[in-house]
Amino acid sequence: MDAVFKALADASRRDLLDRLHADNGQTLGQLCEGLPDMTRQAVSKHLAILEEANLVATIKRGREKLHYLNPVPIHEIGERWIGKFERSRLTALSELKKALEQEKRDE
Amino acid sequence: MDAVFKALADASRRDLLDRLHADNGQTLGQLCEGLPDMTRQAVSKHLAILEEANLVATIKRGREKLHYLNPVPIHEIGERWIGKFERSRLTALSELKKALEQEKRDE
DNA sequence: TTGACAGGCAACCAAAAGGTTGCATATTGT
DNA sequence: ACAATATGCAACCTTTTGGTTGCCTGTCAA
Repeated sequence: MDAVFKALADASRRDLLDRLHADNGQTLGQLCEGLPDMTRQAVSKHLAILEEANLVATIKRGREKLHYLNPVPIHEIGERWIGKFERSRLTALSELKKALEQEKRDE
Repeated sequence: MDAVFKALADASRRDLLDRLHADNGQTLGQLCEGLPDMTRQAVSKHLAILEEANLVATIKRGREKLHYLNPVPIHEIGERWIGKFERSRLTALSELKKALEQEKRDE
């Protein structure tokens, strides 16, 4: 879970996921074309991190490696982490508002 | 948005959010008690990062500073980022399965 | 008013992250 | 077979990150 959050912390990696979301099963070379300001090795490292976090699954087809998005860990973030805060979204806001008003009153 | 993902990348910071979720409006000192393996300044830095990312709002009350969880940015992650991948969760999995089977056939 | 308490600021440090270059390996098409 | 293609590996460098220590500021309470 920590690996997933860490993997999502980088904008380039989120971009790679977006790119795979738009067109799944791309090779390293194809993905590099979308990120012209980075060397192939840098992209490769990012993909390795995404793979490590289980956000990307790969298949070797001959000399190329196809990258597939695995949305399950992201889904789990939504389930286990966001849901919990979601539930208290409005509650927390109204509490915050109440606390702020309390502050005003105390001045 | 990038700041939110970066802020969520650290386990200690996620822990702080959990702690505020359990008991909102805590002071720096109170939050430090829950993280005995870290100095007050380290915790303070983490809280500053969370505040920068708008995940925590603070109110100064006398000499102490109360920290309130702001779940809105997390909710936005769910809306703008997870929703998109959520929609394709099963689809992507079945496509991955299909691709894997295709690989088998090509061997 | 003077300690004690809550927190802020700045310099510094080690480790991790992001990136590069250079070379090696495996596969494919001719 | 061989040149081109697709990727992997490793060393290295710079910046960011997470953390520390030391000191300063503001506030409360006796």
